[in-house]
Amino acid sequence: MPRAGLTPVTVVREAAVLADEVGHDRLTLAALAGRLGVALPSLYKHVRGVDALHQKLAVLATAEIADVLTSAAAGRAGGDALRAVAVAYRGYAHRHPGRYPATQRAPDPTDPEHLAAAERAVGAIVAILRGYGVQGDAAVDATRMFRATVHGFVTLEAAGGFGLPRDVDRSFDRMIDGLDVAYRGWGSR
Amino acid sequence: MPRAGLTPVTVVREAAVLADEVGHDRLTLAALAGRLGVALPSLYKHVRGVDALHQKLAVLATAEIADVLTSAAAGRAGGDALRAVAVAYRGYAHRHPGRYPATQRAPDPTDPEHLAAAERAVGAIVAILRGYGVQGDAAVDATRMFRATVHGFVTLEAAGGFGLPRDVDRSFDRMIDGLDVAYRGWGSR
DNA sequence: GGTCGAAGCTAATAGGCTTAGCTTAATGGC
DNA sequence: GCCATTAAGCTAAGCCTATTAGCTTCGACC
Repeated sequence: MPRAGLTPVTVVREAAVLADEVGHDRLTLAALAGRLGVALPSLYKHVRGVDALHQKLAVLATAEIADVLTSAAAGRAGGDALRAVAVAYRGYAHRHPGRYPATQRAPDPTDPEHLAAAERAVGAIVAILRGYGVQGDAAVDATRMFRATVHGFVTLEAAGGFGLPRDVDRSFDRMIDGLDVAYRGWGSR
Repeated sequence: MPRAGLTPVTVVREAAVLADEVGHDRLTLAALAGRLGVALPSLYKHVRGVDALHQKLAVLATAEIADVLTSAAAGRAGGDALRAVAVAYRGYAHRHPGRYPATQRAPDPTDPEHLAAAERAVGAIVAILRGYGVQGDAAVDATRMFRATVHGFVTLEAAGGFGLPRDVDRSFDRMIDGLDVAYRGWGSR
C-alpha cells in the first residue's frame, strides 16, 4: 500500500476545501481523514489536534483575505477604495463560507505568520482611512467600525438573518455609502 | 426518590444560565442534566434534542433582547435613542455572552412566538429610524446597517478581535457617532 | 543493501447525542 | 382513601467524534 504523502500543508489545504463545502462547524477530523484517504489517527502525524487544525486554517484564511483586500485597494483611493475593499471582503466571505469564520479567530500571539497576516489585512483598511484624513487613535476607531460593519453584515447574511425580500446587494451598497459619509465627517466631531 | 419537577420552561431557563457561564458552544445536554440533577436522557422528556434546545434558547434570548431594546428606546428620539439602544444592545451581549449568540439564529418560520420576538426587536430599530425620516425600503437598508454594525462590533469584541490597547468603549462611542452621521445624511443621496 | 525516522495503521478510552424500553411517582376519579 | 393512568425519570446500548498508545512498514539516505 503506497502512502498518501500528506504534509501539514496539504492537510490544512484540504481542510479549507472541506470547510467551504460542509461549513466551518462541520469540519471534522473524521471527514477530513476520509477525504484524504487515511485513517483518522494518522492526521495526528501532521496536526496536533482539532484545535490546532482550526488555528492553522485561521492563518491560511487570514493570509488569503489579506491578499484579497490588498489587491482590491491597489490603485484606488477614497470612496472608490472603500467600496472596492468592502466588496472584495464580502466576496471572499461568499466564495469561502467555511474559511471566512476562521479569519475571525484572534491571532495567536506566538505565531508570527498569523500576526503578520492579520496586520496585513488591517493595513489595507488603515490605508483607505488615510485617504479620508483619518489617522492615529481615530484610525483605530474607524478601522474597528469598518470591520464591525462589514463583518456584521456578512455574518448576518450567512446566518439567514435578513428575512425580508428587499435586495441584499442593494442594502450592502447603501451601507457602504453610509460608511463613506461617516468617514468624511470623522474629523469634524 | 422525589422527582426533579422539570418542565420545558425550567429546562430552557437553566440552559440559558449555563450558556452564559460556559459559553454558547459549550452548552451541552450532559452539563445541563448534571446541573438539573437528572440523568441525561431524561431531558428528552422536555426537549426534542440538542438542536431543539438551541432553538428554544433562541426564542428566549430574542424575546429578552427585544424587551431590552424596546425599553431603551422608550421616551427617547433621534441620536439620543440611537445611542441608548445601541448601548443597551451591547450591554445585553456583555451580560449574557452565552444567550447573545442565540439571538442571531434565524427565526423559525413555524414558530409564531419566535417571529413575534424578532419582529419586536427589529421594531425598536425601525422606530428610531423614523426619527431620522428614514422609511420604507430605505428603512430596511438602514436597519440592516444598524444590526450589522452593532452585531459586528460585539462579536468581534467577544472574539478578542480588538487587539490594540485603544479603549474599546470609546471606539464604540465613535462608531455610534458615525452611524448617527450616516443616518442624518441617509435621505440626501 | 541495511538502517532509521516518520507515515501510516489498529485498538482502546473518553465524552457527546440519541433511541428503546422499563420503573415508579404523582395525580385525578371513584 | 384506593386504584388507574400518565408522564417523569432511569438504565442500557449504539453511534459519532477526538485523542492516546503502541505497532508496522515505507522509503530515503549512507
